Amino acid sequence: MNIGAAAARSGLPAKTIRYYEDIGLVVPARRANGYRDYADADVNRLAFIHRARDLGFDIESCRRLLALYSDRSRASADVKRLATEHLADIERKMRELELMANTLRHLVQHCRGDDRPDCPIIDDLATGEFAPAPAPPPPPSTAKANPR
Amino acid sequence: MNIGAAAARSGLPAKTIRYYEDIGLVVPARRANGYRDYADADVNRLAFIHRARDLGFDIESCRRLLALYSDRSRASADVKRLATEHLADIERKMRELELMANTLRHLVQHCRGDDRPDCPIIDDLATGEFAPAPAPPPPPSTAKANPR
DNA sequence: CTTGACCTTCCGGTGGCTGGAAGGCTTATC
DNA sequence: GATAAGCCTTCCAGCCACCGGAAGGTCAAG
Repeated sequence: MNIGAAAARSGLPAKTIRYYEDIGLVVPARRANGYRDYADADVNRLAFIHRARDLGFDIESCRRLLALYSDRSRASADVKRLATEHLADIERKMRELELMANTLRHLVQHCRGDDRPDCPIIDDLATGEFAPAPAPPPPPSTAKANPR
Repeated sequence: MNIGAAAARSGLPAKTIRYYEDIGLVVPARRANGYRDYADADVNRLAFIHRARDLGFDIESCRRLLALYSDRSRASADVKRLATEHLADIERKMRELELMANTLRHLVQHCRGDDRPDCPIIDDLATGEFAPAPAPPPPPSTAKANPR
């Protein structure tokens, strides 16, 4: 099967499949004319990688997973360890993103977003500490405070 | 101030500071001997970028934020828009990671992780659909089932 | 005068592709 | 047989945000 067909079946772009050959992940046979010739097993490996990548595994982990995939005497413990470590990585990244998101939400909430320059977001970036929009001063005795 | 001092004050590695000059983010003066000479304002800009990067802004956004930082007639709405878009990006990434994490947790939970090859994680990667570990068959009439 | 701590530029590599150029092969149509 | 379209090939370059290291210049102290 030509690379185009392998691409269609695995869901990967042909470019990516060539790259995977370059780095030795899936190396197909070659025909007399130099064209790559993918067997069904190759396409299975490609689709396997595709799904592993979609789950966020990096190429090195894909390589290990592939090795386990074709090792009929594997211990599922090895697979589980890979997956568990990767899960921990993802959870760490999520916590990092959550910290960023919390700070950003906080800053965005306090920025008036009008045509004036005062901006707690810029202030925070400039000073390293959150500088809130000045709280509207306690209204004078009249109830009609802060007309803006 | 030499680049080493600017690095210490901004918290950025000298290498990174040189890179920021390369891409035109913070371009210091030069002394007669060719050494970079950072003014306080430069260091402020570097620290500003440092914090923006820590919040996950990419370099292009940092460039825009820096422009707004030094634009005294900026509209805070422009800053807020940048931050809001970035926040949305982060939240999108978090959702992606959460999907991965959910799948991985599910798979990991169902993998026995012993020395045998049966593994729902590998099965899922191979077939694209979750293949749970076969539920332990209903125990035979004796109560002493599954001694392992 | 030498040592060591700075500083300079330049080149190459990271991960995981993606785009494009320049050219060969195959198949269909005129 | 010519030609065009649509495959395929290799190779080179670029993306992002740096980091490491080599080769060499500069400066202050002992």
